[in-house]
Amino acid sequence: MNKPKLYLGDCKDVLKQMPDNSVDLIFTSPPYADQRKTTYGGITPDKYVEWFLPISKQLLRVLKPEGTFILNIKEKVVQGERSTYVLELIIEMRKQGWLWTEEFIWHKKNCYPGKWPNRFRDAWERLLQFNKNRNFNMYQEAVMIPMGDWAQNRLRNLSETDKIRDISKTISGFGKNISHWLKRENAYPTNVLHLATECNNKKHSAVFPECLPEWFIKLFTQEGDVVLDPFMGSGTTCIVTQRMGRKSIGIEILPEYFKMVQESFSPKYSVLPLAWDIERQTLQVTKIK
Amino acid sequence: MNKPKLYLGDCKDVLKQMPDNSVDLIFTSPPYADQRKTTYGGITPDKYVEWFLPISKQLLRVLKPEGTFILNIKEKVVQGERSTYVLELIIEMRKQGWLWTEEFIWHKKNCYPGKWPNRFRDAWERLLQFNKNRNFNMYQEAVMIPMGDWAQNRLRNLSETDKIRDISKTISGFGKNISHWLKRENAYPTNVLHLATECNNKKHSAVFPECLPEWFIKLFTQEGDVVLDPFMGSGTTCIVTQRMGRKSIGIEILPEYFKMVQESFSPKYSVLPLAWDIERQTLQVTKIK
DNA sequence: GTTCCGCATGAATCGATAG
DNA sequence: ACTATCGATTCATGCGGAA
Repeated sequence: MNKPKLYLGDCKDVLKQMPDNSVDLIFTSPPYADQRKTTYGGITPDKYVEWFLPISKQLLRVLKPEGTFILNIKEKVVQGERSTYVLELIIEMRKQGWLWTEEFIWHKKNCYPGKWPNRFRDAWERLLQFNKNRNFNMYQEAVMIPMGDWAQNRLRNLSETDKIRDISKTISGFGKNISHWLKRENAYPTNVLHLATECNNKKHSAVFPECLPEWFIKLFTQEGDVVLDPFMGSGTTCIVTQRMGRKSIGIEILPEYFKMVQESFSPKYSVLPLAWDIERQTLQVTKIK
Repeated sequence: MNKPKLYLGDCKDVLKQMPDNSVDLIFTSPPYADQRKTTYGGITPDKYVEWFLPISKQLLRVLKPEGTFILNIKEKVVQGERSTYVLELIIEMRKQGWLWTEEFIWHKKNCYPGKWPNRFRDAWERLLQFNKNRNFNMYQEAVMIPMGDWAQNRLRNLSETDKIRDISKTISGFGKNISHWLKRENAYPTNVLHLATECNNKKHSAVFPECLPEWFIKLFTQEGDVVLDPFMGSGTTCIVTQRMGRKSIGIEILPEYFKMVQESFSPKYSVLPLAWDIERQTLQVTKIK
């Protein structure tokens, strides 16, 4: 089994050590802009683009021509307004040479609760797709889920869902015929992903669920390809990458996080054998059949 | 019953005839770039911002200080890339004085079918919320939805008689858990809207379903308030507005669309002749002076 | 083994309070 | 005045213990 390459340091510096055109997929969720100036590593919204551009320049260099860069990000509210630094970042990255190919939406089914007089809960994040070339590797069939478990579960619940339709209509005015779109739901994915913030493992709280990098790794890489996460954090991307038989490179600036990820990959902790996952996948395939 | 005010002409010009601070909600879906080429001089993506800014300037003027502007838009793919004109528009509108308060996502559950080698189906559109003021009118209770937990897991087990029985249990001191969820039947929605592209519309295939303007009209206006659609098109916003007891103003540049909307209102509302509108515009110009 | 219930827990946001 | 900190608000989800 491959071992992940883990680097401790500022990714802006570490990336410079990496060769050109060597990475198939970059999947990362950088620290979002923060208002608190005293926080370690906190980047204020007005400095965000300036801070990120040198990094994205290196990412552009190390990415293979057919590779893809997926950037998970969401601007926060500052004084009642959404910050525009993400919009500015997209525009500036294009000037750097990136192609802004697509914007996926991650619909967070269980977003953070709260109530405010002028705002609803924020239930989505951006997954910005950047490429070097118009022709990039994309393995669509890997994520085209056939009508199996998932769809059957939805249909099984249909009658129950239908029962509440009338009540929903009365209360909210949202009462359209739910069965209509449930029946028409097909298995081809769109650019909207519906995931709860936690999917499988509730070991330690990650920024995003494992399903999220898993989906993009399936879509944009094959076995043996190289996946880079320059903001490794708790290592979700690396762990998923390794489990999926891809080669993982992770960079993390905070020693606490770095050591944690390192230990999770050390022999005594790697209780999660690859065979288990393969067996599980096989079982799932059998189920669908 | 109120009559909708329908204007035939370029909204950039027509809007100039309207008084300041007179509209509670602007809800519109302007022609996207590269569409309706013969209209508005054929807007290409690189000219889009330049074209829209004079219009948004007028919209800023006619909107009440506590009003809201909802802009339904989505950038098209041009040569394999998402165009950036929407991003640039947001940034430029802020310079005009607009506050970019929020970005809602319209998740199109039954989006246009198709398959491409390097792209999935586009299943979402932006609903950009702009305001003049940090304090704007918002009637959140009008759009509350049944709580997921309550609707999907609890209610199905209870018939109406069961509910009553359990309530009496509560009163007598037993079923504490029941009273718990009865109090929490409704939840506030998020900034992700799940609507099919067709809801109730029978005849004309509109750009958006009636549910879409309906939701925002409920959220940002009360009965008797004024709703403006400067790009009326087939008139979905106007029709919904009138039905909901709000006052509708619609502007359309294409005579075919204008007449179509006019006719849809004709037996019930006896649409005013164009001459009346022109005369009224003149009067309003005098007023502004 | 199921199913059900209670409970902790979030890439949140606002408004009030304190320095 | 301006900025950092804190409490209140809120709800989908997963986990653990109980029936």
